[in-house]
Amino acid sequence: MTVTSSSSASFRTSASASSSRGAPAKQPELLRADGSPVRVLVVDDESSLADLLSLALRYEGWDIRAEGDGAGALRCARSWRPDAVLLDVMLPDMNGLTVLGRLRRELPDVPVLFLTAKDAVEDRIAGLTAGGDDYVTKPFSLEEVVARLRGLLRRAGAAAARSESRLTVGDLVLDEDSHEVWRDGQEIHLTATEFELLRYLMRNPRRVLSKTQILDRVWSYDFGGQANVVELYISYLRRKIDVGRAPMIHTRRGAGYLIKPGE
Amino acid sequence: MTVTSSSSASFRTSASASSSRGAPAKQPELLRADGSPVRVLVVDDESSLADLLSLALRYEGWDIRAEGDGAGALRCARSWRPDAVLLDVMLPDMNGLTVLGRLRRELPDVPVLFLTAKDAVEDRIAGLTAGGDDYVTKPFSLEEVVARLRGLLRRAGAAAARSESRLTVGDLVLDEDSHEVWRDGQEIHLTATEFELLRYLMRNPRRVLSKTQILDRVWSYDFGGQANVVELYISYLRRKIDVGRAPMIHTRRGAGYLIKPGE
DNA sequence: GGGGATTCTCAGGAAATTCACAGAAAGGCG
DNA sequence: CGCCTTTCTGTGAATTTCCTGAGAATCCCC
Repeated sequence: MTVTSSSSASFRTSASASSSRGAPAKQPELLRADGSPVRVLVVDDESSLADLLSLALRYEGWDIRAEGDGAGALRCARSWRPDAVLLDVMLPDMNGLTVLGRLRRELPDVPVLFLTAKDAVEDRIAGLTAGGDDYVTKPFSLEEVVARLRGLLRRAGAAAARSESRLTVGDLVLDEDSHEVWRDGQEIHLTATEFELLRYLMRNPRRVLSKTQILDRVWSYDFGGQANVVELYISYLRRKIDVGRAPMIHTRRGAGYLIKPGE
Repeated sequence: MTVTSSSSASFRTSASASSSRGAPAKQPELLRADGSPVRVLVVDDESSLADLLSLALRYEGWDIRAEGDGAGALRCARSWRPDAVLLDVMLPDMNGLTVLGRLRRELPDVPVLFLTAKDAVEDRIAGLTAGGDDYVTKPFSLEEVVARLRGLLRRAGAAAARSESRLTVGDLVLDEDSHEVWRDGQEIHLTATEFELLRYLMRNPRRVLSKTQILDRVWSYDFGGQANVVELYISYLRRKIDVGRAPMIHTRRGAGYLIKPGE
């Protein structure tokens, strides 16, 4: 089976993914219909950011290409046919919107995740994202970008993959689409940061994650603060999800934290 | 089974490793897909450290090359294509991050283990661990470096190698991902040092390890204390894992300690 | 522009961990 | 069997690591 060129690819999730990089164990991996890894095109002229993104996305088990300008992006889109595009709206050679327009002509059904500066005109972006695209404002956290991209790919892919937006650890359930969280059936309200932290933990159940890893992943790349915000937010999370019940968030002194089903 | 993304090698574990070097007996060895030993590039300008590391890693049965600067590292990466890189972030000729960036361009899927000074953690570089990479702060213990490197190689390698995060000796089980330890199914809490000591013992079952060896391996290289900390920690371990049951940790008077299944 | 929610710093205190010291116990040898 | 050596372990103190309350700064929504 081959992926037909211009029409949308369909993806499937595979728990027994044989794909290379250490995507979080046991989490189903997004694949193209032919079993090859999903292709994501990263377009950003800041090479350090592009590197960071490529690194993180590649680690998800995806096939990544990076381009630094609109012309290159279009060329790559034409020849390589990515399944999703990560597009910085500020490019040196042409307006992000122009790039988008041409991309659309080339890849009508491929979802786009925009990277935009915080103060950018949000209404215009909002209009752009009407068609199933999405956007993330700089500075972002890797967790956020990865999650959005996964969401886009999931929604663009086969319906069969749709049910996979939930993470479950014991009686703790997290829905990545609705951002809802339940413990033992009871809904729990989390702030944005708490949610991302919990998602990261839940995507790596039974694995010790160091405070640095957490900081790198959950906080935005330009965060310059104290490492003990992690402790603080772990503390917040515990109050909300571990109160009374058998605790699921555990401290490994000198190593980090991990989440696992209580008992 | 081949790894899909661009150029990464795939590893397999082999219990019947015929490799010559004195890798720990009976523990499956990480090998490349073609059966040759895993290649690790060590980049550090402090030659004493580089020597120490090279020695220890070679002892794991790996193929090691050392470079003292970024330029050499890049040259070696290009020609020798290592499976992992051990990179000091403080290099004489160029910033560690610059080296990283270029390395990444050369070897997009090869994991990197960073060596960083303790106090440099504060002004951490965002994304240092973003792509599945890891880091170790100086002064480190060899046990720690080896363990992390193994972890990286494991996660970067084939899925088949993924389940190998557990060490087993008799009814004693140690999980390197979750840092959990069980004896006869019952969970045992260990401190960080106890955990490393036990891991070292369990990676060398039925082999006598001298106190000096243990000190060199489990304690950081600048440890200046008394040698009897080893006795002390052996004592701690016994209290936790050998209490009541048939003892697994044995003293060889005048020689050292060894672990083996009870009875 | 006001008020509540959220993020984050700071710092005190609690708790766990590491380690030195020293006496007790055990092993080995003449 | 006695002595010397090596190992074991109790005690306690120094240190490290973690937790959490209080409050400042910021954001966001109405």
